[in-house]
Amino acid sequence: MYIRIQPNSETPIYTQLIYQIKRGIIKKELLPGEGLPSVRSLAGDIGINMHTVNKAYKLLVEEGVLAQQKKGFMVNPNLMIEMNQKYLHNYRERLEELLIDAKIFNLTEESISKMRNEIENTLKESDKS
Amino acid sequence: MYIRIQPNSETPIYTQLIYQIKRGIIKKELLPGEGLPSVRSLAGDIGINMHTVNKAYKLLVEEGVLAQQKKGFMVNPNLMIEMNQKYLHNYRERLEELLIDAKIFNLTEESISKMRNEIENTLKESDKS
Amino acid sequence: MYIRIQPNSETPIYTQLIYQIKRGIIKKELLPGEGLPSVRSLAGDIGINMHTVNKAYKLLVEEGVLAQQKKGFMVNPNLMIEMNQKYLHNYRERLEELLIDAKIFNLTEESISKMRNEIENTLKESDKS
Amino acid sequence: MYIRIQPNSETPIYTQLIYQIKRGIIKKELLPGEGLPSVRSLAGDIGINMHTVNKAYKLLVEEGVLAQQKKGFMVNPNLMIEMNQKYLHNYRERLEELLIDAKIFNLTEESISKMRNEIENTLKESDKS
DNA sequence: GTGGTCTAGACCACA
DNA sequence: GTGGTCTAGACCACG
Repeated sequence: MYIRIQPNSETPIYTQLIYQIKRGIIKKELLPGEGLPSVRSLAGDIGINMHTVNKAYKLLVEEGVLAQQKKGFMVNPNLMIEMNQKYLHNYRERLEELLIDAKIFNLTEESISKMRNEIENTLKESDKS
Repeated sequence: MYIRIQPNSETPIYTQLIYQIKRGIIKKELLPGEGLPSVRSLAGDIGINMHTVNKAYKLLVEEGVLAQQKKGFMVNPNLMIEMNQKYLHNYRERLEELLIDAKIFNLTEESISKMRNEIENTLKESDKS
Repeated sequence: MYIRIQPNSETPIYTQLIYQIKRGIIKKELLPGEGLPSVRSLAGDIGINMHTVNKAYKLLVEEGVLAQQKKGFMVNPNLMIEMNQKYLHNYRERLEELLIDAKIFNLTEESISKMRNEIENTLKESDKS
Repeated sequence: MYIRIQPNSETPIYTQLIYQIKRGIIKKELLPGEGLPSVRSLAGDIGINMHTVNKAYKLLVEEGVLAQQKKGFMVNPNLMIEMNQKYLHNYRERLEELLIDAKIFNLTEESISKMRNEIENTLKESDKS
């Protein structure tokens, strides 16, 4: 599983990491129950600080995406997660902002569908992991 | 036009303000070419810092939603705005994150459609502005 | 409100801090809605690192004891907190360990009651805060 | 005597083991003077690391619960143990934390009594050891 | 080996 | 001014 971080992006590194990991899970490059690289090794590999990786992992545990064992983190084996109330509220707000921007900037249904399809193509299971 | 700010929300106040204004434009409570309240008066009315209002206005000008005149700000009279490249990229990222979260948290198409409809209902033109 | 930290204790500093703050709330030295010192100032006052204070505050927010505003932390104004399931389970385990130790070390009911009373005396509202 | 370890619990394995053994003594499944399984065999039986069992045994010796012989460990034949000063201090702190949490989270006397009774029921002597 | 805790210090976002 | 993010590096607990 490849993880690419853009150090100069506006989105915090730990957020980028969170979505890269979720991405890996969706693409089945990371399977339920599978262990993740240790905070230190991953940090070393992608050239960021250990604490940043740790924060991402911890937040994913809080969301229910990862689970923490005595020894390291793993993908939650029971991936039937539900959003909690707070997260759902947040999701709605983000959706609302997208819809507002679409209207203000006259994005057509088609162009949005196109983007959406392009994105979903990148989320498909790859044959070789 | 009513502007409601939640001071203790996680979303920064200037962001909330930006979307409230966009919202007003979509609902035609603010018309193209119409002037906005002065930074100072708006800040006073809704009880927030002057700099915060200023930041929101400036960013809206950057996006092309507002125009800055000699004296004050107005809604861009030519509301055929296109997103610039940077904003479009940002939009795509936000959409991507929503799609990823939907898949990870097993949101159904239905529940998303429902949310979407509810939101769009709040964006309809109101009879009295 | 006085906060005393024992740097060489086995209990982590942030845990000590958490209980000191809860203590302050119980003794009504900290009232619902009241603001807490900034992470940096408190850290400076008691001679520990900012991040340690921050961790304690964050955990207290998670427990529902504190609330976080745009600007700083405050005691949750609606202090009708309930333990969540996980915390309740943890509480039960801690109680179980105490009961087991009491039996193994032949602590009498009286001596426990005595300790308990002594502790509760230190938790009473003080006249001057 | 059954020992059940939850490898993914938050409480360290050696702590769990300590309380399982104390539990066995209270339930008279382990009698004063009785020998304990060897470090190696117990570790093998419950599938944990040898060092972990050893740590638990050593700590129990320190507390006076177990005694170490030439060959192996046994339950202290003189089970009229008293807590040493350090342990008593620790006990008091743990009690204090429980009392503080009970007040902060509005636990009723009843619910605590209920928990307490449930726990004590699990500590009764069983007919067959 | 793993994560947890703590420190010191930097720069940024927000109001 | 506030907290948020990120870094670098140390020592400890656990298994």
